Amino acid sequence: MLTNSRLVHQAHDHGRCINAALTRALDLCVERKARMTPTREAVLRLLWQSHQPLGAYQLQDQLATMLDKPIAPPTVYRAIEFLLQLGLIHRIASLNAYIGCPFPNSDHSNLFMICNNCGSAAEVAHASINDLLQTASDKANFTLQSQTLELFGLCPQCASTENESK
Amino acid sequence: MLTNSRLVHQAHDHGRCINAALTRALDLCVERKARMTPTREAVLRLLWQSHQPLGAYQLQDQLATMLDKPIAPPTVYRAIEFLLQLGLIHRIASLNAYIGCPFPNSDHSNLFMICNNCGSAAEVAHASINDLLQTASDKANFTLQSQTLELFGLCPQCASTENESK
DNA sequence: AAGTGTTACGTTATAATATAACATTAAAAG
DNA sequence: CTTTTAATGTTATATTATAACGTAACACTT
Ligand SMILES: [Zn+2]
Ligand SMILES: [Zn+2]
Ligand SMILES: [Zn+2]
Ligand SMILES: [Zn+2]
Repeated sequence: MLTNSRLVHQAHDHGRCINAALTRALDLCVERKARMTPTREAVLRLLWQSHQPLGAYQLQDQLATMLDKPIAPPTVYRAIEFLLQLGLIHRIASLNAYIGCPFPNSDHSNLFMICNNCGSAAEVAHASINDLLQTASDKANFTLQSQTLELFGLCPQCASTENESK
Repeated sequence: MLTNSRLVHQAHDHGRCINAALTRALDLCVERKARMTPTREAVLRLLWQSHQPLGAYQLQDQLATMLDKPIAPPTVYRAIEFLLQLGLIHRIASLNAYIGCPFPNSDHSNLFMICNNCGSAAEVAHASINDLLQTASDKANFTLQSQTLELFGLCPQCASTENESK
């Protein structure tokens, strides 16, 4: 079970997360002969500002501030599209929001654990869950191609805070 | 593993599906002292017209035709909201669409198998997947509250058609 | 360096999904 | 019957996402 859950839910040197993500991104661009332009890098940075998914229009606002010029929606969505294609970010369907992928090299039938309180989202690659989903699909004669798995609840931090306040 | 997968993906007496759904809905309304108004019933019927999820604005169009008068979005969303509350329908987050629930009495941490070709969506209650998700959550100290599980691929029918055409 | 094709970006408009706010009507309760 | 509550109608608007078309930057050939 590969996960960034501990990093997401605990204090940590987040600068490292960002740097690691950018390095991986640049490497991947070289490998795929894709171009990491300033806008794309800015969006990726913004999505790595925290471990909470951001909506496209939040990105738009922050991007406009960051680049100090007005940014139109297509600019944001183009960068998102590019980063999604490369597998550097994910879309969280139930939130209409986007988040950086902590392990863009894995095979990516991952799930997210999303905190209803603080909004943080941890990504989890869980082989046996995937196996089970595959088995269930096989049994139903369903040809599995992709999946959206989003768990909602309370992250460790928020859960313990809730308990205190009782 | 409780599922309507066979019904969804095969020819069947769909009138039965509709009638059964309506009966269950009326029963549930009595039980919960909720009111099944004409608009709500119409929306539920529309969502049971097929085993494919419908968007809110598709519902709006069809509802307007069905009731032969203009229908505004809030009317549709109110009916959706009501039916969601009662657990009679589900929202498919990755499609922004809604579908009737074939077993509104189960405990409802279900998953969907959605055909990328024909759009049909089968609902599956799979205890061992839920157990595994619960275990994974526990391990991560994540307090699981709800989940969105949407599998995409090819339904049995569409998969075999694809094979033929090769 | 100049030409050429490709990729990314800018700009405007609009589509698609969803909700807020307030007025009106219908139903249930007393 | 009247009071209260629940449901619906109506208008406007918020939020998310894309279409269409023009321009600029880049990269490759000659
Ligand atoms: Zn971090
Ligand atoms: Zn939290
Ligand atoms: Zn049916
Ligand atoms: Zn199909």
